[in-house]
Amino acid sequence: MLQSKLFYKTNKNKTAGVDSVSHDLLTRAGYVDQLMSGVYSFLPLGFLVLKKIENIIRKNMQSVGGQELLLPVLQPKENWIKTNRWDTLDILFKVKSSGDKEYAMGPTHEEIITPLAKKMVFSYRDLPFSVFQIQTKFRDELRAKSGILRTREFLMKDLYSFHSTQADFEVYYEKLAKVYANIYKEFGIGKITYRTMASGGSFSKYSDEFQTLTEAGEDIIFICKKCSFAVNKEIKVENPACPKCQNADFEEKKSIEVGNIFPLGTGFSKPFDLKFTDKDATEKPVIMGCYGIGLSRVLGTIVEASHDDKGIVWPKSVAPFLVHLIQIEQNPKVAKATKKLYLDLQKQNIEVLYDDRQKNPGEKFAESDLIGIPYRVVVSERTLAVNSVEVKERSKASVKLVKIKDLTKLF
RNA sequence: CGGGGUGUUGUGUAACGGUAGCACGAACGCUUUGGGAGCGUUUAGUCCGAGUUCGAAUCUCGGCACCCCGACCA
Repeated sequence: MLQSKLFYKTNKNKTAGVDSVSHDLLTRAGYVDQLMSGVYSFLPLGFLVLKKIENIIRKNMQSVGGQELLLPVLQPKENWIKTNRWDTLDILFKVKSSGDKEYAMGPTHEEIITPLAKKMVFSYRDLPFSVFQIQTKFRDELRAKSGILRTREFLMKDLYSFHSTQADFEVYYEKLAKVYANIYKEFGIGKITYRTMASGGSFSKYSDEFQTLTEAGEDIIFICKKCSFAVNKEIKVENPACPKCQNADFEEKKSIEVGNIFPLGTGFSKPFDLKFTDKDATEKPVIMGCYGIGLSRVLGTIVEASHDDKGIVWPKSVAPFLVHLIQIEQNPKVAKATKKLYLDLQKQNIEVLYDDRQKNPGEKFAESDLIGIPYRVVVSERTLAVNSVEVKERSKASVKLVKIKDLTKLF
């Protein structure tokens, strides 16, 4: 990508009146644009990151048999009446058609996937299975906050699993928990993300949240100093001792929820009468689970966890580009060499943003730091004199000269 | 939803009730080219509506928007 053509603008002034780092940096670096409170546009840079996050999640969901599909955002009121959530779920967006018909804007999709499963599931032979989607969700939050960390419209992966027995469900649930841990590891936030015992809301007694430690978070979790088991504050209130090892010595941390998995039991299969005929010829309700990850929130969380005073420091796995190629001088020799390098890198499928603009070096470097691409490769007369380019990793302070022919071995 | 705060060119900010100014950005020209460079010219603003006043960005009332705290939170 030529930076001169990229649809973005950076801003060196701090964003006024916001106190979350990710909101400030993502806005100033040209990743997102706020349309209104709790609603954001993802600009090309931000969208590239979102796609990286999406692909990591997709790959991991497929690894546990999840089949991808796409369910409607616009949903019939009757389904929500059936589960008693039309009037009780305060975050539910309701819209009216030009007639008088009312719809829900999907905040989640149990009300859709369960009746859909009813058309596919008749026998124990049809179970188990799991399906997932990556889609924009709508939740009428009373108070949006912290940039893209808590919004009214956000991208979410939701997977639903269906089982004939509780035992089968439990095995799958644990498998998902492991896959979730792997996903956060791939995002580069594995070490600060804790599987956390939490309340199950309206579905179940307990659920498991995945909480990433950050000051920008709105949750408080307690981590057992003995066994590292983590519980949400709401659980701690009821159980002063660690549910796992009974130790009562905890570390209290602020965190943000980047995923949540729930045992649904028969909470949705019963209202929608989703049942199957078992081996013994009796009809039984299907056991369900659901598993969510907010992609846009993850994006913000990674920035919260990985930045410095100059800007964002993307982990390689989710960076919009791997290499930020910067041409210092405008003379034909340097321009030609840089352009050649740009094309060569692309040929080798290395994602590169090429700063081909006529700007001062200082401005280019400052902007590069703000955008946060993992490798900065600088080409100038000075480096070309020794057939080299200068390479600096965004996460490191040191720079090194690398022969042009050896460059791709670095990545 | 309860409470608090703030709305001034694209962005960040200043202006006692009395000429709306500064920096960045953008545009043009010249210079500059290893950390947001220099000089000159130009561009563009008081959230909306009422009221008080000789006079309102400034005071009052209403509305709208955004931010923060709390509550809520698949």
